[in-house]
Amino acid sequence: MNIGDVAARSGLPAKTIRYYEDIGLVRPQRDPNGYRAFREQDLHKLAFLGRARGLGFSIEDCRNLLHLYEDETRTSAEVKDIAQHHLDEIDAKIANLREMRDTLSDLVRCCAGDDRPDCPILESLGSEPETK
Amino acid sequence: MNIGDVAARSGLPAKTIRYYEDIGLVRPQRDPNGYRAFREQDLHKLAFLGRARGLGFSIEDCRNLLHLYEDETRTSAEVKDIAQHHLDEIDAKIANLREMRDTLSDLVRCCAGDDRPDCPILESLGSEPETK
DNA sequence: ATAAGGGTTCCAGCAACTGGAAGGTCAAGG
DNA sequence: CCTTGACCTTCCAGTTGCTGGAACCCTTAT
Repeated sequence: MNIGDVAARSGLPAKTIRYYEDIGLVRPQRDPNGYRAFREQDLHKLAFLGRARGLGFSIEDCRNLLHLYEDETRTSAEVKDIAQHHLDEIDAKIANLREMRDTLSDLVRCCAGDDRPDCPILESLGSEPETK
Repeated sequence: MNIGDVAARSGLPAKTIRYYEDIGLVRPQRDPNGYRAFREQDLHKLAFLGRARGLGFSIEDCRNLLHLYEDETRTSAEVKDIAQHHLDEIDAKIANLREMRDTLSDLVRCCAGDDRPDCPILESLGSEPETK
């Protein structure tokens, strides 16, 4: 399989696949002409990576998850640990974004959005946050 | 005011303030010795930027908001437009993260987290998503 | 004289790609 | 046989918003 096929079948851009090779996540063989030659196994790895990235895992997490995936002697505790940490981070991010959104949607709601210059959004950004 | 004072009073790291000068968000004057000399006005701008960044606005949005803030002929519609776009993006991010979290928390919940190798998390990452 | 605690510049690096340039390879069509 | 087009290759630069560090200057106190 050439990179284009793998890209189509894994859903990852060819650029990304090359990048993953660069950083050592996959090691496709090479044809005599220099083209990357992917086996089913490589495709499977890339699909794994695509799904892990889709769940928001960092590249380093992905690397570790992949190692565990291929390590028969792993424990599910190791995997769960990584996932739990990531879950905590996601929750933190959501909480953070929600706070932004709440503040911001209040401001947007209060803004007339007409052609006058008065704007509660700018007023709020321009002054100390009194309520906290 | 030197940069340290402004950092303390604005809550922004000195590095960040220098960076903001680099990209043209503030233009402090200079003392004869080469030190940046901030006026109250500059501090005010930086505080504005800090709050806008705190709401998650991109630097470019911040730049535009700052221009509008200082432009007497602005319309609140222009401001609201920027804020509304940003709000939409935040909502999209939250939705995205929530989906990740839902999937991930299911997986974490199903994982024993013991010293056996069987792990639904890895199994899920290793196989086609059947539902959906 | 020197030491501490400011300040300055510039360069590199983070994450995870993405775009683009310059060029090699291959199969099909005229 | 040559060309065209669609592949593939490498390498370099840019993205976002800083952050760390090196090497150096300025000021004040001891």
